[in-house]
Amino acid sequence: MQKRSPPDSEHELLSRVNKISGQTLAQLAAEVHWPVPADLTRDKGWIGQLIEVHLGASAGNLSEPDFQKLGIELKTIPLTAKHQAKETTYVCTVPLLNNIGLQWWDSCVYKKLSTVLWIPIEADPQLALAERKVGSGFLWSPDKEQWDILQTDWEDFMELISLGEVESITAHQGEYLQIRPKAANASAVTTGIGIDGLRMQTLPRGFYLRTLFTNKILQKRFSRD
DNA sequence: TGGTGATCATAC
DNA sequence: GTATGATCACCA
Repeated sequence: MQKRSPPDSEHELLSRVNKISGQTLAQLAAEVHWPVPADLTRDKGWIGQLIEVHLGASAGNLSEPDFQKLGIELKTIPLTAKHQAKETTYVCTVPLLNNIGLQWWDSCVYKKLSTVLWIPIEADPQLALAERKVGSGFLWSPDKEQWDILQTDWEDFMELISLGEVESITAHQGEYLQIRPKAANASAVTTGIGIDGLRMQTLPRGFYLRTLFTNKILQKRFSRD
C-alpha cells in the first residue's frame, strides 16, 4: 500500500480508523512493507508512525495538526492488559522563553488538545509487538470541566516558569498536566529564565497528560452505562 | 510496582 | 537544538 493521501473529511478519517480497528500491528506493517522491530526500545515512535501512514496524516515533523485540513491531532494510547492507559501522553514542548503575556488560548496545549483522534493499542509486554491489536479509535474534545482543569494546570506552570522556577518543577505537580524532561538525554540544554531573571541553560521539558486523565477519557468513551 | 526522570530514532 | 513520534528503566 502506498502512503495514503490525507482524508478529505472527518467521515473519511473515521472510515479509515474503523478499517484498522481489530488488526494486528503485523498486519498493518505488512501492508506498507515495514519490518516489525523486535521491541520498541530503539523504535519508540514506530507504532505512532505506522498509524499515521495508514490514516494519511500529513504534517510530518511540522508544528501542525496531523490532519491539517481537519485540524485533528492523532495520539495513540498504549493499553495495559487491563485496558488502562499504560503511559502518559506527550503534548508539546514547554515554552521557557518569550512567554510573557502568553495566553492559554494561544498555548500549544490548548491547540493540540482541541480535537484529538485517540487510537488505543494493546501494549501488554506479555504480548509480542507483532500480535498487538489496534483498538477502536475515536474523536475527542475536552469538556468544560476538563478544559478548566487543563487551563488551571497550564497557568500555574507558566507562572512558575515566568518567575524563573522551572528547575523546581517536578512531575508530581499538576492535576491533569505534568512537566517532565523531553530531550535526547539529561545533558541536552535549551535557554530559559533563571531565578535571578537572567537567561540560563536548562533541560528542555514537555507537557504530558497524566494516565489518570487519559483513563478518564477512555472510561467515558467505552463505558456501557 | 508504578510513576518520575531519562532516553531513542529521525528529519532538518 | 527543535520538531515529529513516544516508551524505557530505575528507584522510592
